[in-house]
Amino acid sequence: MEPKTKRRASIGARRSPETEAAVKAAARELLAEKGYAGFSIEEVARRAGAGKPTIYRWWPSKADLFIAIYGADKDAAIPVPDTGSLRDDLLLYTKDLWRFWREDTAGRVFRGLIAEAQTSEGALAALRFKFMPERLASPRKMFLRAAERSEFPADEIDDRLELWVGFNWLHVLTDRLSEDEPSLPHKIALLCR
Amino acid sequence: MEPKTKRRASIGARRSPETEAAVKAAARELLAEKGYAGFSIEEVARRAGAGKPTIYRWWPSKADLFIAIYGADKDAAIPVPDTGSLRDDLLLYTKDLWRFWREDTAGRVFRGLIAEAQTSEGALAALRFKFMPERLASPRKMFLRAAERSEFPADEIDDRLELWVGFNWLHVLTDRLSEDEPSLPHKIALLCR
DNA sequence: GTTGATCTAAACGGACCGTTTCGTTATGTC
DNA sequence: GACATAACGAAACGGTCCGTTTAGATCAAC
Repeated sequence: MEPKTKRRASIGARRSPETEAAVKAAARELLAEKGYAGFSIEEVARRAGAGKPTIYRWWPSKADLFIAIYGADKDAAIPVPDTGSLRDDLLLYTKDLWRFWREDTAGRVFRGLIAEAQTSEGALAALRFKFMPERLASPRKMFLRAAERSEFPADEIDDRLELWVGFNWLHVLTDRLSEDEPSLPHKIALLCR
Repeated sequence: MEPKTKRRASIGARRSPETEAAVKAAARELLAEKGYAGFSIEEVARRAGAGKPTIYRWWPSKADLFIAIYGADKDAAIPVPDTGSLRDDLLLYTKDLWRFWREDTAGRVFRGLIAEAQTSEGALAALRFKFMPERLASPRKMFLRAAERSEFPADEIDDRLELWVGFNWLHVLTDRLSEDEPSLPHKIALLCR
């Protein structure tokens, strides 16, 4: 089950990139295999062949580790379309997002982060003030452009964005991310009135 | 800290209402005090002066206990308005709902249930197929009546309802339920176009 | 009376938590 | 070249909670 890398000794008074990579990889793998339920720092350490203190040194909370492995992949994996219509942009982007959540470990990471935020103040703060603003920057562009095209008033940008976000959260948290969710186009259309 | 009821012996071959009440009360109390983070079956049993096996007998999972203590209070606490306008109905209902989530233990219970659903298949199923349909019956009436008044086509009822639900989830999960959330009327209005 | 389901208490093995201690290893500085 | 510094993994700490099992006591129904 575990490739059990040979021991990585310290490389001196600096952080070991190998260890960092091994921990992130083990965390991803573990999440992919067992989901958030079977996720523990203990097990991550075992698989990574790392010491728990090492993990706690660099990722003081589970939320930090989650955020780290969610990574910048999302922006890379999901292009922000610009078709000239918010409706079409949103449909494309949302389908890509759902695919990303389905196929990558990302969906599980994200669900875990939200769950964690319900039990930990620190995780909630990280979610609200770090993770969300960063991750919403991309999709926000679509709404911004639509407002510039006068599809709706500029002061509605963030309200519409949040409605779209809530809609996505609802689906990911209830594990309804199927490819051909029939209501998707309708709901998207509603957000573009 | 614990009133420590005197031991409740078995009352024979039927479920003890006293025990049931004591467990629910202890669970509410514990959630109110410590939130979902500090919630454990162990502690509930301690406070209720009940045996853990008794709790596991009647509430096989945490989710079951959550659902039981969320109870029918919501329908009692939150009237479904009928002003003749979806916009006004939704605004009133949403404000009441947020107040309910803020003031009662309910908000914490709900957040706990959603978090639990991310780690447990059973909890997710309970949330999707039992809790949500039951709890959404009331607010759905507002959308239904609006469609009957031809405020929008009848086939949009559930899509609009879900957008509203997602919006509420987003706020409760990020702990943004303040009385005077300025964006609330705007977002509600958007849902009524 | 007997049967049977319920109750609490107590203890079980197991999993994690987050921390501390320890000996090792390499870096950067003097 | 010597040395403080900092990161590394292993092991163990005390603690909490899980879900289950065993046991003895209670009471209702038959």
